Amino acid sequence: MAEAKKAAKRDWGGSSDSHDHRICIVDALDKAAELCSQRGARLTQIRRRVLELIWSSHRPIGAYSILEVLKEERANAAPPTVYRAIDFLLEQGLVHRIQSQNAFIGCPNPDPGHQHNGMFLICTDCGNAVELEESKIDRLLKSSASNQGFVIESRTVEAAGLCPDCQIN
Amino acid sequence: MAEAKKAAKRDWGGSSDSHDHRICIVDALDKAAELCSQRGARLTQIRRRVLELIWSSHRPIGAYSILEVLKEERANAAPPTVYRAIDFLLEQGLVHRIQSQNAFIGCPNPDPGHQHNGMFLICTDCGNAVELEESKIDRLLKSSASNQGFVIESRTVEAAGLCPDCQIN
DNA sequence: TATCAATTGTTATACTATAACATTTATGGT
DNA sequence: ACCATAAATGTTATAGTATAACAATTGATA
Repeated sequence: MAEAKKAAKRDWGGSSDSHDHRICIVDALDKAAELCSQRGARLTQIRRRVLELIWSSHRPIGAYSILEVLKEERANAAPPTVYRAIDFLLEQGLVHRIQSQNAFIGCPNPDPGHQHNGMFLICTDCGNAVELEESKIDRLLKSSASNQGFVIESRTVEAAGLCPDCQIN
Repeated sequence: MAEAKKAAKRDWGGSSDSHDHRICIVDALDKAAELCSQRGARLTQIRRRVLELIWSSHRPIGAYSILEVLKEERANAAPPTVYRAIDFLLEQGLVHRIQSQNAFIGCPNPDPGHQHNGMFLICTDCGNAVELEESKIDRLLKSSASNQGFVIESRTVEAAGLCPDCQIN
């Protein structure tokens, strides 16, 4: 029954058994293709592949981890190969940088603001991260800054802790 | 009248002419000494000096900038020298790490929670950073996470934008 | 003062990111 | 189709951030 515990895990970050992550990936790639097409931005093979690798899990992934995989497919992949792709994906709002980990994660909702800054809950145990959509926090932060005469242009919110799955175990 | 503009600057982050930053430094060092003494933690010469260098401005400072200065005083200062001191200061809640800059800044209010996580407004122009005290945002973030079953243990909030001084110029 | 733990010294190296210039590939105008 | 141009990628080197591992020293305590 060693599998029972695993199977009992809820589908939080998306790594659990109860969700077919391939669908996440396909959805993300489709959406990305559509957005880039609309914008006249070129989602090249490399960029698309890097996006796919970033979406390969719900855990933030580092540039050099991406590079490791990419190297098996393109002998001449090098750091700039990856970082350029990431820069493009960041510009298009297709991925987010997780500052606290020097890593990257796919944006599940890239359309709306384009270039919105994410807010993340990151599990210290399983590593999964989910993006919060809390305009209230944003507004509060903005007004709070405004009280000091400060105008916010971008922001980073990253919370570390335990996801529901990992609280159980 | 080149000085007029400078003098007109408000005292936002603390780098402006209208505040004697030496007082910030002395206050911070005094408070640190007291806290460490209470806790039985040893604020050694190196640690104290690193804290002083971090407090030398209201801009986050990088480990290697600290090292540069430290080297002039201790020929054998090396990266571990600085990082160990920083680790200690972080543990004691005397400084914060600014994730978006791989840099460090003094905590102006180290007593209360000890190890509280800061929220910062960072000016993209002058580089000054101030710490927000907004328990409302914290509560909102906690409850927002709680809605997803997530328990927050620590968090990072960093907002970039323009401080009042730099909006004028 | 002998002992043990904490701190610092020292060397080496891992990890993250970008600079700079060469080459190739895609695109639009003719 | 062909060329000129810009965009993307290849390639090499290096800058910047952080830690591992072990030795030597210092400080607290019995």
